[in-house]
Amino acid sequence: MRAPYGLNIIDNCLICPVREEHLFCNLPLAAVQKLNEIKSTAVYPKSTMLFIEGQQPRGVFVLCAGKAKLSTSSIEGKTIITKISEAGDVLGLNATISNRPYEVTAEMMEPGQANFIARDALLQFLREYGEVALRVAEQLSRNYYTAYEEIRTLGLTSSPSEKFAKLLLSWSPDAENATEPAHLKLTLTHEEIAEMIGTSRETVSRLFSDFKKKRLLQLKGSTLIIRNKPALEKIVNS
Amino acid sequence: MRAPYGLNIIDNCLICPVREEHLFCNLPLAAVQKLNEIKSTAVYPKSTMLFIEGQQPRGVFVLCAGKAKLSTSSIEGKTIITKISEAGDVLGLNATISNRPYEVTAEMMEPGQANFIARDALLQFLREYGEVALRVAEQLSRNYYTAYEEIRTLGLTSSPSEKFAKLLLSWSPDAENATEPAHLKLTLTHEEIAEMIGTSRETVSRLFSDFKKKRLLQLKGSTLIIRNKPALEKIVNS
DNA sequence: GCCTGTTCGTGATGCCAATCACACCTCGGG
DNA sequence: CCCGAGGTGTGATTGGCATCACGAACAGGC
Repeated sequence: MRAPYGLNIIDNCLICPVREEHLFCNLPLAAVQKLNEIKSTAVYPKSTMLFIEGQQPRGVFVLCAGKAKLSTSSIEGKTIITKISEAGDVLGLNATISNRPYEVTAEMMEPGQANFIARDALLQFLREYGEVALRVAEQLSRNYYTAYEEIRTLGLTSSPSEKFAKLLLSWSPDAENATEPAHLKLTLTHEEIAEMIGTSRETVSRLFSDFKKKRLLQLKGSTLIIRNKPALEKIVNS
Repeated sequence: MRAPYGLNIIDNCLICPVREEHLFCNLPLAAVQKLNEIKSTAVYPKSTMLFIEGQQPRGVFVLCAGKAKLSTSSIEGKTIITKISEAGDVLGLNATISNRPYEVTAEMMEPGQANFIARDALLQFLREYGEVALRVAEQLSRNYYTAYEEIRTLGLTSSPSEKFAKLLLSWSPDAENATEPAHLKLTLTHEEIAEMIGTSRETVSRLFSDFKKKRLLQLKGSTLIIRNKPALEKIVNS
């Protein structure tokens, strides 16, 4: 870290020139300044609920550091995780824009930091800066696409192994050039993976064994190695 | 029908003062005029595909008359119907705004009429009329909510009977005052219902028999009578 | 009227994954 | 050091639903 030029993480937070897909990046200077006025930054410990499914929307959270899981639950306690959000993601946008209850629960998976922008201030800001409103529309549209992908996974994918393969592929960097298998840190428990693909914990355990046996993947401590991407792709389109 | 004051259906189409939840209603006069310039109206026979999943977005369709079903399919041919659109709905908005392929196929279920607005013209129009862009954002947000509801249904609802009950309730008018059971026309085949709740046609057949036996519903020709809404709600939250 | 194609009802069969149960492992704290 | 809690592996059992396989009912066309 050690942010240069005396910028600390907080100051640096909304401004992320690298990734223009993020909502509040590459905005006109005036807009950025206004944003900095209306935002408030806070640090959240692990397991903090930024907001809970069903609550009236208070505003949006722009995640600066740390990961958060978005989930929704039925009354009987069954839970599905719909997304793992990372730095740069905007949480609660849909609810805030449409003034409907938060549709998910957002829970920090590790300690992190986020900017909060209250609903009223955000709407006022959007009215003031029309081009940002269009950006918001695009972001909502992207969210919609992600949701639709989820629908396809849940509705069209029959077997757990198919969904599991799909998940693994979504984790795997899509670089085609890499000849050697992809390595990545596995931070989720089997339980959480089960909630992502809508199956039981035990089945996830069995899937891991199964895929290991079939040489599709390998586990070294918490490092997951995807050994045979083409085979996984074959399973997905079975 | 017989539109009064010489208005035919086509002229009347974009302007629907009654239902302000529709995207292009209650707009400033100038915007409406502009809309009328850039739209083009056409009549479509039954089974017309307005657009197909995966196509590059050409623009949006504003449905004026007739119903359309939105569906998405896997390569192996399994299909889920995500929505039955009716007059007033805007189809293809997400794809058009974000310039990604249509995420669904839109097929007319009966003969109907729709206004088409090409992508370029729409974007230009939105840039010109900022308040409409905000309306678009709200609409996208609503779409997102619907998608999320679908995710909850697919991911959290275990049994077909639960999903079936949920579907029936979504059809039933939510008026609480009505003491006598709700009547409604059933225009879908069992196959289509199966594709809406992600099960097999046979299971839907069995569900109908089952629910009839349990006095939850009744069928008279193509008229569906929902006899016991509270019981259905109980099944949903089983 | 008949004939063809779609839609619907219902039995028999088999399989896959949820569930229960329990042992084991790993890590961090007192 | 041990202990407890959360996480993991894996067997046995079971039920629910997909699938196959029909035949019946119902359209719509000429």
